[in-house]
Amino acid sequence: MVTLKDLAAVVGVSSSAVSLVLNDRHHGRINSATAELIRETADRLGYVPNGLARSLRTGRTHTIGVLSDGVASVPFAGRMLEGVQTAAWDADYLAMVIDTTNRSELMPQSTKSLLQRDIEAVVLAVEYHRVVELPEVPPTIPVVILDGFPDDPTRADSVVPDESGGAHAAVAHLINAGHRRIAFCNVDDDRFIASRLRREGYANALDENGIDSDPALIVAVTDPSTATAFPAMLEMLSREDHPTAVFCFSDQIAMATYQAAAELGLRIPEDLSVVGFDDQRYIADALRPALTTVRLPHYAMGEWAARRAVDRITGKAAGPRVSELVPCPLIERASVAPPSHR
Amino acid sequence: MVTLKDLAAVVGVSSSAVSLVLNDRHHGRINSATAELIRETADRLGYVPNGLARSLRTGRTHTIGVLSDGVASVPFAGRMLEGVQTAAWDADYLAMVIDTTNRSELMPQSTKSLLQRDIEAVVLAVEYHRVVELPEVPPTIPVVILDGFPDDPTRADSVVPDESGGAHAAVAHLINAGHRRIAFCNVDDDRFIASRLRREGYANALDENGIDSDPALIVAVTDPSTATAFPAMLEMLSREDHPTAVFCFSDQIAMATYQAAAELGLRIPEDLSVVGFDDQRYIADALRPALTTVRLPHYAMGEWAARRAVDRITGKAAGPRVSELVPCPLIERASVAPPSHR
DNA sequence: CGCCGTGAATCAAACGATTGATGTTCGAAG
DNA sequence: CTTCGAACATCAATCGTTTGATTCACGGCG
Repeated sequence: MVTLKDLAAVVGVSSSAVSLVLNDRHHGRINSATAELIRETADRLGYVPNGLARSLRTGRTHTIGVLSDGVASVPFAGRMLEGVQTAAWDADYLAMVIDTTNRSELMPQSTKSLLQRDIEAVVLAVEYHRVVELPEVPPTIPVVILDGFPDDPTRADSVVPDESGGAHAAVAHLINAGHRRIAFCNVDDDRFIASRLRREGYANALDENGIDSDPALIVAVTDPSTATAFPAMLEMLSREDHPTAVFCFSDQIAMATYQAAAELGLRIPEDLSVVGFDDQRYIADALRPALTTVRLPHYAMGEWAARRAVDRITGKAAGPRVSELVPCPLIERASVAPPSHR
Repeated sequence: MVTLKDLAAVVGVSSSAVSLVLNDRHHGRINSATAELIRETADRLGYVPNGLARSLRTGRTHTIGVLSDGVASVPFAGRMLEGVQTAAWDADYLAMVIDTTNRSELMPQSTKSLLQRDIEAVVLAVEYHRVVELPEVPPTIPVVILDGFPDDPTRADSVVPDESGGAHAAVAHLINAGHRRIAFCNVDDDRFIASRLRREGYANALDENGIDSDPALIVAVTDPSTATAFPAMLEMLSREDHPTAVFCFSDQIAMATYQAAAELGLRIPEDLSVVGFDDQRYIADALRPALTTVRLPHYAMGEWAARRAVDRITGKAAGPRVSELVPCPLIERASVAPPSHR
């Protein structure tokens, strides 16, 4: 590896000169002919500055640490990290991610590991919208929570999806299509903040349109998987007065709804309209008919988190911590139609 | 941040002493009482060594760089990175990943960015089994390709799934169940090495069991998505003498097969057995019946790559580059049954 | 008494960059 | 003939560790 000193020796100038030129801070200090020579030689020899040394000196690493707890294991989460990475990159930072899936006990060590590498901020990415404990970092380094809330909101920014708004849009869409009897298949687990919020959105949409909420149309399953939801949906759809539309907590539950409908000979969307939530690639548009659903804006949230982190670093964002709500757009595909006449 | 010097000042010894003690290299050099005092003070003050300075001095960063080209965007790829991360972590290394999804033109820059941070090896993770160009790194730093082949096999280790073996196992499983007319829905794109290899496995299994391969039972679609495969499968299954089983290039194609079967009133597995490939979570076990499929061992490959990288660093692995073949296990679920009597 | 070995601790030189302070030289202004 | 200010370049300290070389005191031994 060729160093600044080597380079200086070759050109026949001091290393200061080289440093100044290569950082473009030489104006009025180094002759522009010399400067040109230095630059030429630098890339002739393939000089790459040693980041360690530079960072040691300047105290800036241009790196933000990403702690991800189980994110890598959930399929769409990659999008979140992608968002973080590209936004960081565009701001001339590098995102360094450590994933502690299935080993949350390593979180403190991972944090230390990042700290040792002198990251300038940390983004804590969570696998689903919930409240999280803040990582142990010195108060000087900014923290932003991605897809979750900090237990102490005064110490970190955070970004979460607008679950309630998304649910509202979904249900309003069904109502606009003419539906009145709209079921909601929710998940019954208070770890999911989303569970409460989406229910809120559902209720509000009905309310605003003067539709009475019918408790019989709300079912809650223990987890958002297809297998768990199937029997529940089968039961609901086999009732005499089954709903004409169902709004599902997740795309996986929507898939279960498709299966139950098929089992009962109900056609989608003619006999039953379905809206999901998540917009999971490889499910939402693989189903037949393709699923109308609400997108969880993972990529956008990732971007926000990274941008926020660097804005805190640079001081461009100051003041009290905030919690950002990112909209969840409705993605219209083919699973919604007006209700058929009974 | 408290430094070594601060710490030394507090204890009243030289920084050398502190360094020696904290690195446990002080035996016979520093009094054990002093040593104890140093250790106590260190964690009383919450001393964390500065990794930059240390690395600068020692020349070791204990970091391996991971370049991932579009990996974050494919759903199961997280597993691959997870494997890399945990294996690296267990070997006391940290994996630093940069993803260049949709921006492969940034690859050289990303590489440089890693190099600047003094990574000790690079793992290049690829989104699907193919031949890749090696990243531009000095010959002293080891490279391993994850889920792909290097264009120059003398310069990098690599690890790929045993596609052919997996396909063989799938088809043999169907044959054992009693099937003779087994279709294969492949993908027709030579970018996919897997396409050729899985076909090989399919052919071999038939061959070994004395079954003549029937060209009419092989169909190739342009991409491995559900929507693309659906019409093809519909066509094949609506033929008079349709196959009793189908082996699919991907779980998504298997999903299309389910849809086509449903359309035609064929029950799975009674009327038609199906085996997929990939073992995509949220598809394979969400389908009804759950899909028997071949698992792409992403996690295991990731682990291998990381272990190999650190073995090259430490010199534990020497000699010529190798290409590792990781087995693809058959995951039996519920989509295979003996053929019904015609 | 001088020599030597050893335990305990420190010195000081790196590692590779950045940067404020400091020199030169030269020509022009006073 | 000073004095001054550009223009060009270098000096040397510094960031926080690590580590081979060195110092020093002390006790034992011949």
